[in-house]
This record gives sequence, C-alpha cells and structure tokens, in this order.
Amino acid sequence: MFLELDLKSSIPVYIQLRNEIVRGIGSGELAFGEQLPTVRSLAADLSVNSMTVSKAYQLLDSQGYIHTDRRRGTVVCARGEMPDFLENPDSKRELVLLAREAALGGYTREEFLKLCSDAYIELV
Amino acid sequence: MFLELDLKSSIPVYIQLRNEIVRGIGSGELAFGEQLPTVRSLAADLSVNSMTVSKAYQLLDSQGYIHTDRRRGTVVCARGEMPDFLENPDSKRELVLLAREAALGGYTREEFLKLCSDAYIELV
Amino acid sequence: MFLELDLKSSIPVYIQLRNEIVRGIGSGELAFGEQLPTVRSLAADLSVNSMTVSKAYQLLDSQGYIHTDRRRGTVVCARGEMPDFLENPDSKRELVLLAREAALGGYTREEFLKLCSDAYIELV
Amino acid sequence: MFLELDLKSSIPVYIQLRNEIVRGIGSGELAFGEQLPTVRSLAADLSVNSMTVSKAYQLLDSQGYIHTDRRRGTVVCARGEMPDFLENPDSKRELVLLAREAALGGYTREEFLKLCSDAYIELV
DNA sequence: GTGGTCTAGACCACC
DNA sequence: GTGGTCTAGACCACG
Repeated sequence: MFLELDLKSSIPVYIQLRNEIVRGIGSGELAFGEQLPTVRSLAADLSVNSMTVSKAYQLLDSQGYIHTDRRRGTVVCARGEMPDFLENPDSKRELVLLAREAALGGYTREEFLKLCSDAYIELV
Repeated sequence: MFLELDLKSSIPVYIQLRNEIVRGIGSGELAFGEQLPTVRSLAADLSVNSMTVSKAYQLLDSQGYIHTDRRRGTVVCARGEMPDFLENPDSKRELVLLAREAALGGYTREEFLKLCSDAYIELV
Repeated sequence: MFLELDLKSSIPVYIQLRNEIVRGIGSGELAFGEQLPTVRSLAADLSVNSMTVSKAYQLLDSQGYIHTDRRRGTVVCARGEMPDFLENPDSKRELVLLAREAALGGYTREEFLKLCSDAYIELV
Repeated sequence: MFLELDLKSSIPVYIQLRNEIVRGIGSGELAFGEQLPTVRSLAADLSVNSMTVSKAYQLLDSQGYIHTDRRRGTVVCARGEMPDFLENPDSKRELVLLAREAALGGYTREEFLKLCSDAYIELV
C-alpha cells in the first residue's frame, strides 16, 4: 500500500488520506476508472477508524475525484472528469501564500519556479 | 485594515491571521521593521479576542517573521532575518499536492508555471 | 501524582509543568511511549485550568518530548526520539551561569563537578 | 562595554543584566570591590530604562553580589563575601533539569561532565 | 471522549 | 500601557 499516513501530524487523518489518494491518481499509482478498496478493508489495512476512510471518500466524491458506481463500488473518475481544483479560490490563496513565503525566504522567481516545475514534473 | 478573516472558515482564526500577516509582509503592506498594532488594538479592530491575536503573534514570532522588542512592542523582522519557510517539508508536500491537482485539472506545465509566476509576481 | 507545582512562583505554571514532566521522563517516573493523562483529568488533578495543561503539552510537543497520537491521546516519545535540548544556546548559557555562580560561591571545579554528577546520577 | 543584552529575548532585561554582571564578576571583567557605573549612566550606555538597571542592581544587592557604599556608590562585594548561590534550591533544581535534558538528549555522564567542566573552566 | 479553539474578563510582570 | 498568564466555561473537529 503506497498510502502513507502520519498519525502524529496535526493534519487530520482523513485530509491526509484524501491528499494521498489525489497524489496516487496524479502519479499513476491509481488508474483512472480503477476500483478503490472498500471502506472497511482500507481502514483495516491502514489501522484507522473506518469513519475516517469514509470521510475521505466522501470528500473526494464531493470534489469530483472519485464516484460511487452501483455495481463496482467506489471508483476513480475518468481522466476527463477530473475537477479543476485550482479554480477553487482557497487553492489560489494557498499558492499565493507559498509564493510569498518563498520570496521572503530569499528565493528568486526563477528558483521558486524551478521548485514548482519539479513538483509538477513528478507527475506522469 | 487590509487583514481579512473568515470567522466561518474551518481554518482557525489565529492561523488565518498569521497567513494574512505573512501575505502583508510579502506584498509590502507591512514594511520590514515596521511596528505592528498592539494585541489589544488589533483584537478590537478585528472583533476577535485578544488571546487569538496573541496566539497569531506568538506563532509568527516562533517562525521568525516578527519579534517582540520589550521597548517597542511587536515589530516585523528585518528583510534579512526572514525565515526560509519552504525548507519545511510540509510546504514542499503542499506544493507537490497543488501541482498534482493542477495536472489532474488539465493544466499543462506551462499553464501551471504561469499561475505560480503570477502568484510570485504580486510580491514587491 | 509526582508533579509538584508552585502556584505562587513567578515561573509560569505551564513552564513548571513542562519542567516537571521532563524531569519525570528523565527519572523514569514516566516511561518512554507511556500515555499521559488527558488534558482535562490532569487539570482537575492539579487544580489548574485545562488550557494551562494544554499549553504545557503543546510546548513539550513542539520540543519533541511528547506527541499527540490522534488515536491514543498524548504519549511520551520513544527513547530514540528525545530532543537534544542542550544544543539550545540558552541551555549552554544557563550552564555557564551556574558554573560561574558556583565558582564565585567558593566551589572548586571538583566540587562543582560532583554536584553535576549527582544531578545526572539520579537519572535511570 | 562587555554587557550584552538581547532585547528580543523572552528573558526579562533586568534578569539578563543581573546574569551578565555575575558573569562579568566571575570572568574577572569586573574586579572584586570595583565600583559599578551609576544607574543612570549604565542605563544610557545600554539604551534601557533606568528602572531596569535599578531593578538589576537591587536584585544583585539582595543576592549579595554587590552592595551600596555610602561614599563610593555601588561596588562589587569582596571575594570572600560572594554568596553561595547553589545552596539555593531553585539552582539545584535547575541543575537537575539540565542534567536530565542532557541525559534524554543522549549525552553520557562523561560527555555531560565535560560540558560542565568547560563551563567552569572559562572562569578565572 | 479527546484535544483544539475561542471568548470575556482578570491579574501581573515588565518597561 | 504593553504583552503574558490564567480562569471558567463554551463549542467544535476529530476519531
């Protein structure tokens, strides 16, 4: 299982799980249309409460990354159905904040864009 | 006052305030070395409890953005004293996550880097 | 409960509590990995406000002595995860100050080192 | 002037000043019986409020490091009059705390005693 | 049930 | 007058 959680982190587990799954889709570890484990089995695998997994799935569903298929359970959405998360104003604010922290930290624009590019290039 | 808070957000107010102040320093609305409002006056302006403001100030202090000089109150640190927040692994993970959300949302690398550049270019 | 607080001291209660817990870990009264009392129960035991306990726990967390596992509550970190607090320059200055006070007080180096050794030997 | 204050520190200025003067006596920069600057002149030199200097002098006086001579103003006590500060239970507790932080930080007794010895050896 | 957050208001140490 | 500390009590997010 490629999903890594840090139970000591201040970030809620269900958010970490949501993020890990988005990363997994982005990196190809989870294919478009692929079936996800059931809530119970994933909860058992990760040793977390099944409500936590359920909340992560609900969040991903509401954001449009996954959906529930009556016959096949929970599946990753198709490539073309992926949401445009950066249209979310909160994401924009987050990006601006990171950029300003970078600038204050002494990064030139080129250095910052290099970091951004590296972050992107890790995707398939 | 340029500081905008959303009291209904799930993000704690003191974190929002910390972020707003970092943005303010990055955009030049708060100058390096400038004196910040007192805890009480800012609390009154924002209609929040003074302990909430105090918590934000203490967080910013621990991160190296501001410091409290016993004679002059709370002031923004000098340009050269600003912390490198992107050395924080969580910030890197956040950037990678944003990049993957962008990629899944259909942005090409060039488009994503344009967004990053725009976020940076707003700085002084 | 082995934790002793002096509510009349000028040292803030949450700092005293932090120090007592570090002493407790060092002396074995608190085992590595052991679960600490909940914020509320400890506050009730010590007859202090729960926010005071919470502040002490957060300080210990930030220093790496304990951490809060969302499932198991607050626990002492493992032996190998303990922080090197003497790398803190303030600790070094404190030690130098104690040494000078000792010298001025008439202690020879041997006598002073005996005191230091005794202080250390109380540890497990 | 060898007295160094950090106005950004969380340690009160008058305590820092007291500590610096004790260090100065211990290291020989201030001789036994030497006359100290007046409150006003020292306050001006250090750019601090004269009440701060006054408080430091009062504290040092109450601890027996300095005393006020009607004719010569404030002077450092004689060698033989220096107080035994380590008989103070708070100092003992402080030393125990440092020793435990050292032990938890991975220092062996020998390593810790080396630090203590180095701290002492800097004295005249 | 846990810790985290927030409020309103008080007191104190410091400068 | 400043920030720091503490209280009593409330609400909420998390698991």
